[in-house]
Amino acid sequence: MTQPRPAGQHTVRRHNSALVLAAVAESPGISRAGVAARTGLTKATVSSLVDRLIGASLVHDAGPERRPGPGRRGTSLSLCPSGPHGLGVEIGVDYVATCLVDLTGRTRHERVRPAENRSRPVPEVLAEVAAELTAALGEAGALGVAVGGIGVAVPGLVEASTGLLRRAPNLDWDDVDVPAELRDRAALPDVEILVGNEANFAALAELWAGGHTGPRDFVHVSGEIGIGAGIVIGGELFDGVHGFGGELGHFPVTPDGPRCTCGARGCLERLAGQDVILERAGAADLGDLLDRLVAGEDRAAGAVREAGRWLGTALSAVVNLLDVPAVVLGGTYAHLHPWLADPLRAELRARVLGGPWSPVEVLRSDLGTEAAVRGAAASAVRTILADPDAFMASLS
Amino acid sequence: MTQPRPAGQHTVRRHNSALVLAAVAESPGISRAGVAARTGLTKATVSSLVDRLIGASLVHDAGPERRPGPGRRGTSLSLCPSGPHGLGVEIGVDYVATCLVDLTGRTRHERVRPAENRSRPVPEVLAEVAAELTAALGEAGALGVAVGGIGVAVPGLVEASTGLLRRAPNLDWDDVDVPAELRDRAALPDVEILVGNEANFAALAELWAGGHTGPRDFVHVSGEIGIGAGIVIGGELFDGVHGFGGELGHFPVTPDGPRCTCGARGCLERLAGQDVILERAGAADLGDLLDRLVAGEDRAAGAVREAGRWLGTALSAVVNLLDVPAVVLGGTYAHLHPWLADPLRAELRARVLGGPWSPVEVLRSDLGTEAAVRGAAASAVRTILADPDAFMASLS
DNA sequence: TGGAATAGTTCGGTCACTGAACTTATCCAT
DNA sequence: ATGGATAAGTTCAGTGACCGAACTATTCCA
Repeated sequence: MTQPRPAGQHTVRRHNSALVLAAVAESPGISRAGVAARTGLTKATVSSLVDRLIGASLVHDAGPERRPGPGRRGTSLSLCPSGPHGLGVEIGVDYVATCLVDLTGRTRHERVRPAENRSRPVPEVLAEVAAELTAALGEAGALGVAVGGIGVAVPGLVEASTGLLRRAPNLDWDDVDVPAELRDRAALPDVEILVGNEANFAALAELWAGGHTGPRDFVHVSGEIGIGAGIVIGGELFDGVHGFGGELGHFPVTPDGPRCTCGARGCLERLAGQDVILERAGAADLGDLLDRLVAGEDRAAGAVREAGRWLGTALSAVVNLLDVPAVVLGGTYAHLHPWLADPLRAELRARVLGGPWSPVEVLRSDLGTEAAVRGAAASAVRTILADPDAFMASLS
Repeated sequence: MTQPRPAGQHTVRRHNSALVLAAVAESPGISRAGVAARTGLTKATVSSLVDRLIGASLVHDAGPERRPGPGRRGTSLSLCPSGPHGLGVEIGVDYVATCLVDLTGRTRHERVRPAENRSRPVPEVLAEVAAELTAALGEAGALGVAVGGIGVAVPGLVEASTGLLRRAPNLDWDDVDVPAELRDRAALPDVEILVGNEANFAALAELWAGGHTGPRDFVHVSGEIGIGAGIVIGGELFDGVHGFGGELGHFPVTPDGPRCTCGARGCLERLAGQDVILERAGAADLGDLLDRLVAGEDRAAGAVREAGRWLGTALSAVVNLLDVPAVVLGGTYAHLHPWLADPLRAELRARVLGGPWSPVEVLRSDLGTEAAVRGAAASAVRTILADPDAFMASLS
């Protein structure tokens, strides 16, 4: 049970600072008066809070706004482009990616280095990841910006309470304390290090992509080596009690299906995973598969349709359970969307109980494979945006 | 998106009032000084807040506490037994139940009236429910207590945003605004009326039963006419975006199973529901089945084992998705627990990925069929406990 | 019987928000 | 050009809620 905390005036300021910052983030170019109207705070309070945020270089005052009509012009406020940046790292199975984003979520730097991380000694891989981190920190120095937080995406189960990477099947890692190991190997600034599942970070990247217009409740499914899912509800990641939530790859979709590496039978991964689709379609790789689909090859289309049905079966259960109104296809599935969406939708229509009152949308992600790193980096800055007072306190 | 609200001093008081009340609720007989130590607030603040809570008859001052050692004795604080009560109503398929609970959750009055509500005219049923409500209100009057909130449990999908009962399959009701209809037919006090799914309320009752010792994260599964599930995470009900969450009965557990009333195939309800178990076991009713199980009849044990395996398959997916550490069996399943738990556990062990680090517990609910009404009534008082300032404001 | 320990109250101080008055800046009609 | 209307932003006294320290009240025990 989380320790309940007493509230005081500082709590109020904390809350309102975040409120003001969120208003600025959601409508860049807004004036202090606009923020006051949006948040319900008085102009006096907003002025005071904005001044503090500007002092911490979280908000930027871009001079008078342009607006028709009478009256004095307000000053345009926006998130400070030179404010603290978020640094993301992804330890993939065959690559290490780093990425630097500013407060608005814009990518300032990105780098993907191929690396065969699978079943290599853990310290060796971590040393290389640390080197990438150091390089990215140098990049931040060259841009003249501070790093306010670090996010690390890993392909495995991360325990939320401890931050421990419990198990990464495709790396064959067990119980690695990633933040501690990285701190040992690189001179990292004294900022928070978030570790999380790669699929969850990808879902968050999807949430934050394209401003504030997208859905705030969805399941993001990405088919890469395994099948990863990230659940976003109310604009927040839902990852369960330990942080192990969102596992969809081993969803028991048919009891007498093929045996899976996890020991069980009929896991979704064995019926709708990328490898299986390619095999059924007789395609060499994803590019080949897409060519065959475009050419209208029956076998390819059939393979994708079948995967769509299995995926739909699993997702209908997810929707019935969580009552999420949208499914976003990412990774490999994003490419297959045109052929995958219809059978998926059909299955959802047939099985979702709440369907008649709120049909489930099947959307396609525009983000590529960089989704996870970007999500990791963006998570770091979102931590600051969500609680600017904590960040400001850490400055002194 | 919920409108963000500015915080002020009143917000602080609100938060701290709830904090203090929660401390009193969790350790009855605690003194003001104890509350201060527990919450981190100063004695001065606690005194002021407690006085207000006593004024609203939410807290009761039971005189000096008994304790060995030197020093002045504190005064025992506890939730006021004569404070506002919660009134619960359950519109079942073949009964209407009402129940009155005090702030501590203790049942003060309970009544179950058999009624054939299935496919009878909706207004007729509602009129009878309203009559039951009026009777329960009279009971509250006789006890000399006020009703501070009403909870209504229904066997169907309730839309959280509107409070509308969208669809109750076993009643064959569609789009009924239950609170409005009840207000039209009975003289209800001006208090909030919560409408919710019966399985969800049962899960909440389970959460609140037995003090504060039970798990705060679990899936509550009850097998009655259908299969209902309620998900509790972090001590709160998780019911999804629209409130349709927690539907487990139509979990697609095998693609080529028997056809279900919902139109799909292989729904859990058709493989592990009460009717199916009885039929497979060749038992006339639940009592008969239990007799056969106790007698060690193979056919009965086999039927329950099979249901356990199907249930385990579905629940393993739930656990992988939501990462909940416990499954609580309620309703019919509670009675079958001794025979059901082992196959269920085996299935979970085989399929839950996070299992090795946090094995899933399979528990048994001690509550009977009254779980849902009690949960509904308790929800009403919990609303008050969760935000006592709102309740106090409504008094004036 | 007085000292130590603990519970609860009183009261001045601090901090963050509010509301109203005020200053600054812009448009527009005269 | 000029004054009135309009709007943005600032200043400042006022309010409310918590904190801390001093104080009172009660109990045990040597």
